[in-house]
Amino acid sequence: MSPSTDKARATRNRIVELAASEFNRNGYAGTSMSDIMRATGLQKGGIYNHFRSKDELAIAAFDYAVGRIQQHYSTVLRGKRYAIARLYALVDAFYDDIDDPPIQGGCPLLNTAIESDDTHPALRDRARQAMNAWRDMIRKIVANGSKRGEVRAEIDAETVASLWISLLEGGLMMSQLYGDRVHLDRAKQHLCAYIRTALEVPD
Amino acid sequence: MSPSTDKARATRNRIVELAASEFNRNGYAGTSMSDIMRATGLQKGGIYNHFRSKDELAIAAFDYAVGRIQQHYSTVLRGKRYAIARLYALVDAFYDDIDDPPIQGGCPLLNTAIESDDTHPALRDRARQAMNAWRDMIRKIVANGSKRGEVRAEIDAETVASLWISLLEGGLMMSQLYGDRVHLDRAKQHLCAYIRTALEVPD
DNA sequence: AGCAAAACCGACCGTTCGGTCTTTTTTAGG
DNA sequence: CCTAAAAAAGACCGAACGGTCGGTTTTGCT
Repeated sequence: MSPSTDKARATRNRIVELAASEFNRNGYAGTSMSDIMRATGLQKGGIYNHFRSKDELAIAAFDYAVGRIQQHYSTVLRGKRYAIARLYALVDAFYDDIDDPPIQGGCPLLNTAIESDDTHPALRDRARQAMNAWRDMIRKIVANGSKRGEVRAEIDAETVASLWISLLEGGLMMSQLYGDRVHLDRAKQHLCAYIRTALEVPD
Repeated sequence: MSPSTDKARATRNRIVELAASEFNRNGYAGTSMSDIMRATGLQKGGIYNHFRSKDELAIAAFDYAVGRIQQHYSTVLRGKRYAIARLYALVDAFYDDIDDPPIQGGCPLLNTAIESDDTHPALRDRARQAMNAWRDMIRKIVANGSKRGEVRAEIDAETVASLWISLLEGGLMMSQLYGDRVHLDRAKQHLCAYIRTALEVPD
């Protein structure tokens, strides 16, 4: 299903971007092809020329959303070498995404993890992969920091990654439910205190 | 839509229970009335005799699920008077629900919060109410503990409630995504350590 | 300019959706 | 046992679903 012309590629990308937004807002089951037709301004044929099925489009849209996020985080980390600084940058970036999200409708990983875990194996596997990448990112920062003496040696990087993601995603869920960033803010403050008191080596 | 006979009431309850399970597994948009017909063994007329619409059934099912959970927690707390003991009991209860959940498909609050926040105002409002009740529960335990000198005076009960729910729901999401309780276990251990080192008054 | 290929349109398909309504069955009370 | 009311059945409805396909427009290349 790879497009031939540049214009076609642009159209395909546009479909994926807009579909990602629709799927992220309304969920996979909650988004119809008609919704995507309306969002893109294309007719059925225009969309199905680029994708074999709603499923294929949904997966492409999820991959796009994850790519955007990963790119966003890699930008945030650029130039920051010290583990503690990198961790602070990550938690700040996640918090700031409430106002200016890479993709609307909340975190695609959270949304997809919740919706797909019992219903859509293909999407669930993608969500697992994306979550693995996120965990690895944190794990490596902590592990490297530990190796370089910036993070306490007894800290388990895997555990930090688990807690990190759990707390932020949970806080985001609460903040989205209430339309009030205070919950995510508390998660952020707790994480910052955790970095300061549990991870960072005392001077 | 209140039933007239005892048998009708039993049938209605059966529909609500089974529908709650379906909705919790597949989401609101992902569950069709046909799914509920199959689950209950009833035909259209048998279901629509008790509920005016899919929406009304979904709300009844959510209320039922929330009721089950609240009842479960109130049982867990029965007899425990000291704030710290109550908190430990709550975190244990949440963790144990992975193996033996009050309702299948994960936490209805989490699932409903994620799916409904952009799409279904009525369900979202119910989710907010239920979340308020849960927050109140933790907040009151901490506040009372603070008043009685069992919890440090400088602790903000609201913040504890936020962190508590964020961490546990986030950990549950991770554990469900991977089918591995280790993530929720880490959340639990962190919460326990938090209770011990930050909440409990040192002796 | 002309032409083939690709992009896009939109009518159409069978199916399933949520929901209605008439009919049949079951139930409870006298 | 009879009857009236409630419960359940299931045929039926229009709309929307995901998806197909022949026709039309646009594109890139020579």
